[in-house]
Amino acid sequence: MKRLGIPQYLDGRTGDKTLSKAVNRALLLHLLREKGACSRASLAKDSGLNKVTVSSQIAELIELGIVKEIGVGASELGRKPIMLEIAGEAGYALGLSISTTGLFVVAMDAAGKIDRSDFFPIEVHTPEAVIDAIVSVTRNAKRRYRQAKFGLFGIGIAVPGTIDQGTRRVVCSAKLGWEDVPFSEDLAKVFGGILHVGNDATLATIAEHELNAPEADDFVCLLIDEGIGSGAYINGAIHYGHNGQFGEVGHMTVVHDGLRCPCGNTGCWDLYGSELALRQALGTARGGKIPDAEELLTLAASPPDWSQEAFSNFVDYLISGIVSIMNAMAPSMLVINCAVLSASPAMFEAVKAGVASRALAHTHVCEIRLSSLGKTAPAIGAAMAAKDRFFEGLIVNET
Amino acid sequence: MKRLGIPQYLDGRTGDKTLSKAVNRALLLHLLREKGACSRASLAKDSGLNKVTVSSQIAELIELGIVKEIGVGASELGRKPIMLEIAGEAGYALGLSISTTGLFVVAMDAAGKIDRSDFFPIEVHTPEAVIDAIVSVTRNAKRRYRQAKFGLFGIGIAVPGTIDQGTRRVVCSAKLGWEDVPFSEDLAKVFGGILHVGNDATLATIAEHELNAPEADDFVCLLIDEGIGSGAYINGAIHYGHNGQFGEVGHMTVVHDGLRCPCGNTGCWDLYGSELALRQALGTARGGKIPDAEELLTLAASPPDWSQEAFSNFVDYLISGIVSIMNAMAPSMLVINCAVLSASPAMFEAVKAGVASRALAHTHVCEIRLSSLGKTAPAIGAAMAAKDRFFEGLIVNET
DNA sequence: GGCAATTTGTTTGTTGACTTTACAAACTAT
DNA sequence: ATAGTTTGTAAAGTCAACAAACAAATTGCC
Repeated sequence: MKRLGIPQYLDGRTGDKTLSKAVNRALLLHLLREKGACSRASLAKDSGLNKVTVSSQIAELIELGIVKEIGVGASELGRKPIMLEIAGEAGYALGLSISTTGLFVVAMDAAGKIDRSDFFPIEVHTPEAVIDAIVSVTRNAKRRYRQAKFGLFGIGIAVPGTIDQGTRRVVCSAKLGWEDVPFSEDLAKVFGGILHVGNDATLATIAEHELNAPEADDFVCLLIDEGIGSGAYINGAIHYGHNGQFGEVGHMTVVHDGLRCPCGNTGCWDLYGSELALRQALGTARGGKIPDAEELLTLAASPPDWSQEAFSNFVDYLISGIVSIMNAMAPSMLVINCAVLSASPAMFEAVKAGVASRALAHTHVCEIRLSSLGKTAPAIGAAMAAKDRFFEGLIVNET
Repeated sequence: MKRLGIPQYLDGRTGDKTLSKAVNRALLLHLLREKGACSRASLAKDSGLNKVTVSSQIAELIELGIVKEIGVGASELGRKPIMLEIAGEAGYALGLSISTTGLFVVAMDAAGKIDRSDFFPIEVHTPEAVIDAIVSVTRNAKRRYRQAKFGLFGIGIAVPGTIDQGTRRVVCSAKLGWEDVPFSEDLAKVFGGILHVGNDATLATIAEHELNAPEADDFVCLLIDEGIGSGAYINGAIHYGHNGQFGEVGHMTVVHDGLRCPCGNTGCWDLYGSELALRQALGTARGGKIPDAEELLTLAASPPDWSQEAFSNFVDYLISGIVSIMNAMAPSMLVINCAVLSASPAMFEAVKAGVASRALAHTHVCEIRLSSLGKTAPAIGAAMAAKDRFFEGLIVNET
């Protein structure tokens, strides 16, 4: 297993006793979360810490209620170990993802197990309507989990737009038609716990990273639906960028002097490689109705003759953009969350082959995978982000 | 001043006493390097450490020879402080930058002051010839600085290509025509100190960051000469990328179905926005000789009519690529090292204006500057990188 | 000049988290 | 039953940071 670096949330501290303790606690919680059930002895071996240190830290974590003993385990020889585990039932996080059609909601326990997963349609997506829906969902969850030690300890919200992590306002969401919405301020009034608001692609990246390659230090995730967004782990940490605006790869120029984009630029990737662009191209190709998201997948699965060119162009533009990202950022793994590619293995293979032939040589070490999470990725990532914050709190605040 | 995060080279350690000490030493050396002369008391105030802790650490650093007392300073009231400073003369680093025409060499003392700066022309640039030249330069420097406590403690080498930071081999340099050269292995035989080999754009980025905006956490530097390379500080740390191949922005696709690039891709930015591309375009425009690097600058400074279109296209392609980088990476500052733009303030202004009008809204907070270092940036950055490694050694090894 | 106030830097002793050493408990194999 | 092994705890030791007290040096005011 990859050795944990000293986490960023411990930055800006001096080297005193509390730092030692926090670093070691972070290390132990990391191992417990990654490995699942394990004993004090194996934690000591894997962490490099002394047995005694592990025992005393674990005693405190059990006292806190976040770790529990789950009985004795097996052993080849000698005394049987007392197995430990994160106490999932200690508390719960909610992950929400806002789209134009509704709210994806995921409830996750402290151990990362998904407890439930829902979709709530909403008619209008004004900030008020969305906040109302979120408040109602939150209230229900708070009630449902009130018996847990930490109850509903946090909410993560995935927004298709840019969020200033300082003020936590939604700076802009073209998809929802929002501009400078003091989203979390309103929510903080009704929910006192952890509130993490983030870009949907960034949060989806957290989920894909956790499930696909938690050990990959340089990891990029592409979210291709109406537009194209991305997120990245860099040097082992999720990256928000200046003002939380990292990852608007949909507005990279891929066609010089190309179509005019509402963003102000011309020839943006969004206008050629997104599902929206593809649907429009398909509509033009058959000289009729633009297919909706559902029909799109049917067409992708077995493309009729008239659609071949549109699909093939789509693949071409995807390759262009992906090659740009690979060459510029040199990730060790790239995960693509795209319903069309998931529906058509042939198209995904074409993308992989195209990228392999056109990207710089190092590509042979950059694996490209399809997401297995689909539309729920941002909500799952949002819950994970809230959960991560919760554990940070256990490390930073509880000495 | 920005508070130092816990440095990455301390990752992978457990929280014991040595970590505390290392963190505090890193903090103190950081302050001493950034602030210049200062007293124990002011270090205590700025670091948040106890006076006693500062005094004992400083005593060890003075014992090591890397810090010195430089006499008493001024004070408004009370006892006058004993001023401290990094002992520059304690040791020296050499920074070298390999180009097709020769070797830029910079000698830098431990405090970061440039002691000398030279250029050694070389006729051929085979690995053997270059290594010979480097060995000779190194030998001289070693002799020159032999009286210093740490002598010539390190060398940094900037290579126009990709370097695997694990094996430290030059994976590929298109410009030099090198492939898989075990460069540092050969050098390590004749020089036992710190040997840092890196990509030229990455190392130039270190120099530009240090001198332009050391406090910028998200910083991108573009190096535009024969090709286009880049480097970036992300989350406050220079980023090498998987296999050290981050930053090949010259091979982002900016023209769909564009010119075929030797790299395997088509429509690469390199083929449209580099100085080489510009010189070729100028040659075509006047239907005659391709201008050399020197003439290029004369033309840029006062462009004749026949050259206008070529220059204007060049600016256009630069804008395209820069907008892509800004939107994808969201840096808070971008420095451009490009002789043509330095020669023509008007063109630079046109680039800035174009980017401002085409990049996403957050751009108003991303300042764009021209490099003040020019061709020596990679060599200076190489020396800085070696020097940084030296200080890391003082922190990690000397308990 | 003498004394209070202030700032710098050191001396002395305390604290706390980790480590080492020793040991008890529990288990397997012979 | 006994030896050997592994797990986990208890007691004692270590070390770097911290806190309090103090010495040294300087300014300002009477």
